[in-house]
Amino acid sequence: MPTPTQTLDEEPAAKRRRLPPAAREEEIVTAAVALFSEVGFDGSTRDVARRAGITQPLLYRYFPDKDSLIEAVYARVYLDRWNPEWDDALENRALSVKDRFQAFYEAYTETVFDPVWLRISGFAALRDARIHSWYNHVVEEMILKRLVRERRAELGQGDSFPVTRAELEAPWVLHGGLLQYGMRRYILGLAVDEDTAGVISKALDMYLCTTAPAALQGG
Amino acid sequence: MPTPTQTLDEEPAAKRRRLPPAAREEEIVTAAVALFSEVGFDGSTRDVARRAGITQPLLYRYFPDKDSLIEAVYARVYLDRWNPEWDDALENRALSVKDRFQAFYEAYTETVFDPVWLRISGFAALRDARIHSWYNHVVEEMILKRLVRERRAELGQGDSFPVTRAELEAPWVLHGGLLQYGMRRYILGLAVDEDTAGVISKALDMYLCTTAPAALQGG
DNA sequence: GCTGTTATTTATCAAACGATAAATTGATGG
DNA sequence: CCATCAATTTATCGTTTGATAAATAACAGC
Repeated sequence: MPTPTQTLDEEPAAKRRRLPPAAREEEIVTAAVALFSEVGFDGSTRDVARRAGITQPLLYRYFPDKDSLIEAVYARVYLDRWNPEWDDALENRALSVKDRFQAFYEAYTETVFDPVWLRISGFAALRDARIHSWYNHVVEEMILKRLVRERRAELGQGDSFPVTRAELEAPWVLHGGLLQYGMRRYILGLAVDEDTAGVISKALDMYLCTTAPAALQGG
Repeated sequence: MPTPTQTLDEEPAAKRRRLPPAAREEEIVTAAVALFSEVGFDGSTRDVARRAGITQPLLYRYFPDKDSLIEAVYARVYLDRWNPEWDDALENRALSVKDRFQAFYEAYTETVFDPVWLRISGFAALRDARIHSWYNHVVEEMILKRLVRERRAELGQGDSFPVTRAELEAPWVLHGGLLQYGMRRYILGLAVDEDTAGVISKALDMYLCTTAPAALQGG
């Protein structure tokens, strides 16, 4: 059918609605997260505003410049993703290391295997090494060092002396490999084994196997 | 000291030099690779031209638009990085799977652990899933399926029946983990175990250990 | 219902962007 | 030395960008 009234794809100027500053700010950040996760941090402030249903200059009442908005996006994406319940579960020695970290990684990947999080993290790592370095530090302290220590304890090797860089590389390979599994699946949309729990289990087994005392390593 | 002659940080209009089109095109792509690896594919054509030592409109004599330039950057970065000698070495059954893939990954990482390659690949994956999917397919066919098959052969399990998706996940975790080791080291500049060969060795051991027949898996 | 506060919009700027047209200059062959 | 061709530059266009100033309108308290 022929276009009747020349809509011009502009919304009908949606009645102006007044919000408390805190709520408006949240809406803006939400819009920015969505846009930047799609096109990267070069997405325009006008597109952010359009998604938030406001005009572009209003954005500058809440953030002095674009960089502050990006900083707010970092905060939204990176902070408060850690569930405090995980801390106890990871160190509950009533369960095996395998069972504990299996449960943890199933929960953790459910949080982190999200196209928005994965893409924003990717863009952030390339744009601003500082923020991603900080995140990697958190991963090391909260997950990987614990894995090494708990495994030591399980093998009766004592868990008090400090974890070395070399000891962290195996856990890092697994953690990084799992993250890339998420990217292959949720960013690239590739055909992968869809059994996430199974992939986690295999990854953990690989680590536990080579740390086992007298394993026939290297076959 | 006071600035004497107001340099204005513009180069002194560097005498115009005429190049055969093929050579000029190469210089432009080289400049584009360098710029885009730093700031992403939103880097401006003016900055590309500046790095290539030419004016911006000249760029449009060699590439009809910016997208074609980006396509040329993809080609430069992704193609011709595979060394044909690797093919034979990977399937030389006179050596153990461990030795073969250890040697291969040491050579492969030397090619791929390059800030320019790592960053361009990162930007490309986020910008254009299509190109990165293609690259992942190459990795699967040229490296990971071979690893699975050669390991099967080494264990006397036969190597002719097709490799399943599930079988590929463990190699993928290791491969992805190694790539992320490169990113932590060369993009983020983090403190890592600098013994690349050692990290590769550990990663391979983890795979070989869990594929070993009666290993005491899971400790 | 009036008034004051402020959240929001309209109008606008200067700079940077991708891209095009026309003028210029270096090289080559006669 | 001159003419031709094409590689390169100058000049420029229309759009989009981040950001600012001034005008408008929604809501709260009286």
